Amino acid sequence: MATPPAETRERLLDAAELAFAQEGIQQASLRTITAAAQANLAAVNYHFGSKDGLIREVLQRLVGPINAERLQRVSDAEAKYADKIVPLEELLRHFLEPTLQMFASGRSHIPTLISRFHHETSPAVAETMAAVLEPVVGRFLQALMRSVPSLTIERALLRGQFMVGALLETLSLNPEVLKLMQPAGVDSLPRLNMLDELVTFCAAGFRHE
Amino acid sequence: MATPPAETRERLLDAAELAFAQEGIQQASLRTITAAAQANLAAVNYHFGSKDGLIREVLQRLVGPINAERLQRVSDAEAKYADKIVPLEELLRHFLEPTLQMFASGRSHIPTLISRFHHETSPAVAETMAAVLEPVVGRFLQALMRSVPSLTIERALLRGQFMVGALLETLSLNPEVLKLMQPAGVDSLPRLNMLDELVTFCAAGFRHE
DNA sequence: GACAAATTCAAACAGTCGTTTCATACTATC
DNA sequence: GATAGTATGAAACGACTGTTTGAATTTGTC
Repeated sequence: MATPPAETRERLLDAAELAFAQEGIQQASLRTITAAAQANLAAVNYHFGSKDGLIREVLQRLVGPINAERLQRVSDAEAKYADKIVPLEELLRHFLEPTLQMFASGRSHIPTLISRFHHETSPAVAETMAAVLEPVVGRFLQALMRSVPSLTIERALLRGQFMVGALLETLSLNPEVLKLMQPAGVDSLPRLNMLDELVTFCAAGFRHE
Repeated sequence: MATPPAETRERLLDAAELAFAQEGIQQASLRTITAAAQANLAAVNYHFGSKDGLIREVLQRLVGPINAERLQRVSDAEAKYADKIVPLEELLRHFLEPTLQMFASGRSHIPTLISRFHHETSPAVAETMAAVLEPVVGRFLQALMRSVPSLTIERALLRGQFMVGALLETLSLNPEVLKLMQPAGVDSLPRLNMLDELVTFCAAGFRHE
């Protein structure tokens, strides 16, 4: 009774999350994962059907809540500003912060894993990723063009890609570089700085011309 | 006599370049590569010692000339402006263009491969990459702080990372997104647009505050 | 406690991987 | 033309991969 059947599933997801981040999604073996989860090798195929099934589940469990929060924040902001426009900086913050919060989540491997998922080209990941991101991209694009009326749709799309690239590069940043950003000693502050830096950099880029 | 011993080496490098881009650096197998190069399976170990040796050689052959051109361009620009400062936009262009030129190189897989090398975390790639990039980063950082005097070293480093991220995201851009950027029909023009877009976006970000 | 469903387990399957071996072919130099 | 050095060839090695099997065990229900 202490361990309902769902527990093995979640131990597997946790172990896979860590192994994917440390070794790479394709490189991490089921034997490594199941050993870390203290589960049997066959458990992955039993619970998720295949390794791809496990990958998809890890991906959705990770980015699902992040994107849900993004959508919620945009809706709240648009409601708050009624029929006035949402300031660009605030809009960007609602897109970037849910991801950057992962730095302070206590699970320090998460930012790396998010970056890995974004750059993974295998069909299992790419298709799931596209499906999960599609509504968020659409929502933010139209909000963006309201916040910066001079923006054409092509430019909004392209600069959105630039912003995502800058964000992902931040997620996979070398810890040494990260150390540069904090007064030393504190460990949760630099992320806020990172968010501000990213917002001002991108906002300036979005507004140009 | 028609085929000196160096030819197999280069066929292997070419085949590896393509396979690494298409399938991933770790995922591409030596059997796939040697078959495409019409060489024997053992040829890789004979010419490069190991798969890691092949990877390192492909990496250096690819990014070596790019970074050499970057350094040359900065030197030329600084000579041209004598003791005056190099305009920020021009400086960024000297950093970005050598990479973006790969879109027009006729080898359409190269941008993807550059992106893969940047995000690869295996020691063989990460160490070689760091060694190759180090002089370029140092050179551009100090030039950057001359072009934008208000910039602190931490900000210059961080915003440099943002720019690299935006560049890499552009390199791995979905062809569908790329199609949005051109009037249709032409195939070499959109890259120039991409360069201009990237330069203005980043220049605005670098200058802010 | 008996029954049925869900879960775990050890073991093996078939396949792929990078690497090595050693024999064969080529290519220069004398 | 024999010889040394370079390159290619077919084949096998051992180690790993994801997946499957079928029996053993645990779990929830009556």
